[in-house]
Amino acid sequence: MARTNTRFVEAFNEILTLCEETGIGGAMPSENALAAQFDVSRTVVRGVLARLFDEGIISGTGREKLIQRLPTPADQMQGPPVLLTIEELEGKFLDWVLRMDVPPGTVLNVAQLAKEFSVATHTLQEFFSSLSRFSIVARRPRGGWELNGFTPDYAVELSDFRTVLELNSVRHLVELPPQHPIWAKLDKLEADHRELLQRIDTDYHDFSVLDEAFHAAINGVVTNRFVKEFQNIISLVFHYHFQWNKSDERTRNEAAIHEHLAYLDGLRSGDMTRAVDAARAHLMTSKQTLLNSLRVNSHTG
Amino acid sequence: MARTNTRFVEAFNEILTLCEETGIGGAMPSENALAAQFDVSRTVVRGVLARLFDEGIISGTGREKLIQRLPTPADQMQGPPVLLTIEELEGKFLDWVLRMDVPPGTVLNVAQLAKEFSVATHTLQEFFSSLSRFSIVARRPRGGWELNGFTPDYAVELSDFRTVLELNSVRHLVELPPQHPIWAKLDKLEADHRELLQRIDTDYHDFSVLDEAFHAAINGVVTNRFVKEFQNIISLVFHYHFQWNKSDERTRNEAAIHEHLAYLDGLRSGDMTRAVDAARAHLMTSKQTLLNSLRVNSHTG
DNA sequence: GTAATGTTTATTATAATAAAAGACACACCG
DNA sequence: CGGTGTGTCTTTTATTATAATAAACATTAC
Repeated sequence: MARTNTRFVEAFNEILTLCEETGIGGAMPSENALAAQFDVSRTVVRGVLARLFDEGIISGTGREKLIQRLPTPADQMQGPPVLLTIEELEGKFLDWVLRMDVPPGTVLNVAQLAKEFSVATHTLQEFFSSLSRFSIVARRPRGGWELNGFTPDYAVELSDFRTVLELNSVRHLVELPPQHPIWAKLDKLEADHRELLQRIDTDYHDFSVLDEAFHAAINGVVTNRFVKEFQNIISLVFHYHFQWNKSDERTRNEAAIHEHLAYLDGLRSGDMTRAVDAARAHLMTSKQTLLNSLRVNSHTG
Repeated sequence: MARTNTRFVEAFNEILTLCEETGIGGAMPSENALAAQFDVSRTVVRGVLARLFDEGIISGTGREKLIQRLPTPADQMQGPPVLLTIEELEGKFLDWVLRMDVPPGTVLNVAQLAKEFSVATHTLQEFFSSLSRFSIVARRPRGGWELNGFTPDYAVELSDFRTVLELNSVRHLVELPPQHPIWAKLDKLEADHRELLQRIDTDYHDFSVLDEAFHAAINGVVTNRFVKEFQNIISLVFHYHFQWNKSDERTRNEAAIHEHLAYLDGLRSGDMTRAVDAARAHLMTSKQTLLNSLRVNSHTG
């Protein structure tokens, strides 16, 4: 029970290596020096030293700690299995929902999912709590969680919200001065798009990465933490959905490239109305694609 | 240890009342009936019945459970102190931050705060995790939480984001047909504003409520869960800040009423440009007020 | 007097656990 | 025998107790 001793085990093994390098008869550095070197607290260092003494690897307690024998591989400690952190969980969870095609309304079993994802139940709880801000999951009346899931309603609202944010970015972008780095970035993106168009027959799958880079570039001109936070969740959802909607992928992607090129022309025209219209057109298509992808995977038909 | 038996205690006391109403010699309903009536599981009901039997209030076990004696006030059970739920925490936390003037960068002590707010530490953790999506708090490298707080940067970005969302609402609103209920709502709001203007000298404090209703009405025309979620956090932050910025309150509020009236005129003019400009003007003032309120309370001067 | 070690305290992350919900199977009664 | 009720057991959650860690403070050695 209580927290894992991963830090202790890692520090122990590292200090074991240090003992080996120093050699028999060598003196151990001070506790403070060790703590600083391995980025752990002195408490951990003292724990390691105590164990080294017990194992007969170092002698003396206090200031004079000399190495008595070289450590053997058997002295290495085996740590507990490393759990994922909450940050690493996001992709895994969305992937699970889409890959397993978990229907909206499903009750999420925290204990079981925690095992499946190899995280602490506690981590999963926190993660759900933060996801509940985006209505992807919801708390059930007396404990537990439920997947709200990606209903068509959800897709429409997410796309609409994305459109609001991206049109705002576009309005900012158009007014940027010619020396702003965004213009060079857009030129590079156009080249990449045209290049992919050349080899679209075989490499249409590469579009997904380009799409993300394209939208990230446009939205990158707005430096706002709320926009960025949402951008994260939006690109996550779109990314995973596209990964699972294989129908018409080639045609879809080729069409999207052409839309992106028109979008780029619009941005560079300096004409606000033209830019916004091109953006709106592309975002509308994206919304339709997301909706279609839901329909393909849907349970109700 | 383990979860509180609040539900058991409440069910017990309610069923005690039922015993009293039924009277000596009366028969208890079935376990299922009791569970349904008091909205608890059969497990709880069985626990209650067992205790009633132990106390000698009912006789027999199984199908025939008769009331033996009337319960006395001493039979009532005393439940554990009720903890707040995560939903009730939001306001309390923001209130604490602003009232105590907690500076950005403060390390938040989960154990201590949990006591202060009378919630489980676990609940506070989840709450922080969900707040971290809005960058109000951040996870520290090796456990623990830190208040990012309401720096001027934060205020600027929050206000800008609010502006993006509200201008989007305005663009929708202007295009709504005359029979849409929003127009009646706006008429009512105008009347309320004019009425408050009459008694502004004494009741300037009432503006805060009106302000929230005003913006809620405008943003209410967009039915989007993401917009709504953000609206919540935005109005929370603005609400608490205004509550603590007492300087010039009367003048500020009177000026804001006039801006609201101009905003209303803009909305009803049917002229998109005029409506958007009026909205933008008011939102800009709001942003300045929020920034000033930060400056007044700031530590650095 | 400085740098090291020894001691104590505070705080977090996790495992253990009581409460609650719910599933299953059998018993009773018309 | 069908339906209602109870006994038993399993599953799952919310909370607490606790080991691991960090960090502050006190003491000793050179």
